[in-house]
Amino acid sequence: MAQPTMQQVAELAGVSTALVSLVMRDAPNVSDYRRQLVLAAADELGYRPNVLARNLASRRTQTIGIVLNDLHNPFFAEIVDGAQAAADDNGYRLLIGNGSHSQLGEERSVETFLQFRADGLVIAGSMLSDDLLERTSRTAPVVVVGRTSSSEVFDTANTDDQVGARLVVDHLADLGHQRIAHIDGGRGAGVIERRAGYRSAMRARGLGEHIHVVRGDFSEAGGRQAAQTLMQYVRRPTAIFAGNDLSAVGALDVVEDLGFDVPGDVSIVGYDNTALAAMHHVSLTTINQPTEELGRAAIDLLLERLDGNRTKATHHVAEPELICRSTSGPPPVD
Amino acid sequence: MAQPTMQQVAELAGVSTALVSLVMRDAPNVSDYRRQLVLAAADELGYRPNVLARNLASRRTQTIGIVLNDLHNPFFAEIVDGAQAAADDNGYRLLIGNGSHSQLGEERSVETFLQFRADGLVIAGSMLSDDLLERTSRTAPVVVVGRTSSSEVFDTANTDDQVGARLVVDHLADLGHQRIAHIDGGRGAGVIERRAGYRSAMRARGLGEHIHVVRGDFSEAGGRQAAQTLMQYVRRPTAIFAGNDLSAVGALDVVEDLGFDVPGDVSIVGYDNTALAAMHHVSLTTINQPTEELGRAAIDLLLERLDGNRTKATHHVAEPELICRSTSGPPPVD
DNA sequence: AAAGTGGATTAGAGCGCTCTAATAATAGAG
DNA sequence: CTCTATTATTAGAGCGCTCTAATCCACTTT
Repeated sequence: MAQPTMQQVAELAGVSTALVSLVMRDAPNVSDYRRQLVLAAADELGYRPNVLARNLASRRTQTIGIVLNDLHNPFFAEIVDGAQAAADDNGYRLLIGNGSHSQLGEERSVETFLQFRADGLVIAGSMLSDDLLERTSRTAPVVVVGRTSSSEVFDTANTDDQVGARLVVDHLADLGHQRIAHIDGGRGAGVIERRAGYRSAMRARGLGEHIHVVRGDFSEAGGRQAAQTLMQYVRRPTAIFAGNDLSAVGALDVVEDLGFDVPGDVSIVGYDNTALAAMHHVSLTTINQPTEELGRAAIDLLLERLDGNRTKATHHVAEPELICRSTSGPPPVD
Repeated sequence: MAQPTMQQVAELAGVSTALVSLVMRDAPNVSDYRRQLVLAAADELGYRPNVLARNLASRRTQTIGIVLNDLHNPFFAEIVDGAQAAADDNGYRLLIGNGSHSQLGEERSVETFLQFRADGLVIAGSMLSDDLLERTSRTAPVVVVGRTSSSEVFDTANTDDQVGARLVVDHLADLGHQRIAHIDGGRGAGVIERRAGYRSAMRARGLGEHIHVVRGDFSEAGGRQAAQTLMQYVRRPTAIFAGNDLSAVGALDVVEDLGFDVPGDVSIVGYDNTALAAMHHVSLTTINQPTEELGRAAIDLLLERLDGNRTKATHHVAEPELICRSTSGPPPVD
């Protein structure tokens, strides 16, 4: 299992290790003749550059780590699609860290990437504190996706969650709903903004007295539980604004299970417009976030830092958009 | 952005770098007094061991790479749950590679992990050839999840797909179906076995003449397209066995879209029993694979190799199980 | 023919850590 | 007290690579 080294390749090719190094890095000013010699020798030995050694010496890994809060949430898979494409385009490799839907899991992933000396970090849907993120970005540039921050240290790429939440409330209020409840995302990313947006929009529509927030955690199970709570009230809501699609789907299940019609009795709106929401069977009204764009933007921001073109924090903000499907409608007349 | 080194910690603590090294690795035979000194110094400097250097020297990274064929498929997220737990238990860190649902993407991820000198590789849902996998395992131990193989070189952890396919066919045949079509998974993992299982089970039930396989690719879009084809036949199938849940969901959408009742007109069965299938709204009849167990088993197999306890290939095989939900029923009487 | 030019090649010093072997400190036995 | 056994500490040689500075080698130019 001992792998061939540059030394061996050099010997076989009859050149110096320095030359092998140059060839492996596609450097210019290497004669075609020697280049072929080296490549042939490398191939024959099955040589593979050792990134550990390479980057110990060069202090670059050409690798970006992306930490995903929750692998089960398709939202993050979509972010990765964009990030992967952008990374590929720029000759960077992407490695994914599993946040395990917990703060601890995210911390561990971040730590792993830092120890591996990833050139930069993208942290998607992070539950980590701004403080920790700022400390982290002293070690390597950090871009946070899906969360608003006014940090002057790290960059962000996300949509305006306050606006998104307002779109939801306006949509439901326009339909005639008054008792619009909100299932939030606990300690998740964007929770504070979405909640604030919900609150202020409710007040703006004169529905301040109907503000009602139940705790969720951005998971299906969390949505399920929250809906359970909501639906047993005497004056139960006629509409539920779930913090994300995953919890909306959970809520949907429970509500229908309890014998209510959606949207006849209860309207349900999600957030993220994941593939889940788009499924015909689910057909969830939701808020679209341009995930691919966000993923791409995150990498672009990172590259600007890595190329030394920028040191000031930048916040890329995209527009949320209401996607109206079949889970929202006018409230029941009773 | 220059990070503190062991050297600096050693100087601050007034000891040798060797001692710092010992402390960082929790080695025994270090006096409590010095240990505290070192830890304090490390903390003060914000020192973080450089894995690259550490593992250049020790030839170990304590890291396992797991390559996922498709991040959008919840099946893989569930595999990771098991693998992550097992890795945590054993002091290994897990890094995820994105296969981008393509052979090339998988190859790139594997290459990245090899260059990073991951101690071992788990490859889930791989589209790579046995040959490539065997060559890879000459460099680092490989465990393939979700695919049958009789390789004498690398290990596997999966369920018996032939049996799983037979469960589906038997279930549908028992309900009275004859025209049972199969949407396969293209070049995906387990495709050959599921297809073979489908074929032989059909024949065993005297339904050989009704064998009909349409190509899919284990994605929602693929399932959608395949169903489109199937449903326009004059003698269209009364039951569809989709290669996995994702494609089943796609098929479901199309079939209902075309105005058919599921399962009244057409029964649909998936494979994997992902969270998707379990959703109340979808409630897909499917085949359960014990994903967490598979993820755990993969890591366990890897650790056996890494600890040098085994050199012979082992194939962990779990039992598939039919999960009967609402998308399967007797065929229409006409 | 001497000097200059620029591309091709190489020697060799690190990068930050681990690990072996040697040394120093301490404790217990005689 | 000396001698041995045991524990604690350290020096220093690598690990496999990159990168700077130096060398070498055609060619031109003067």
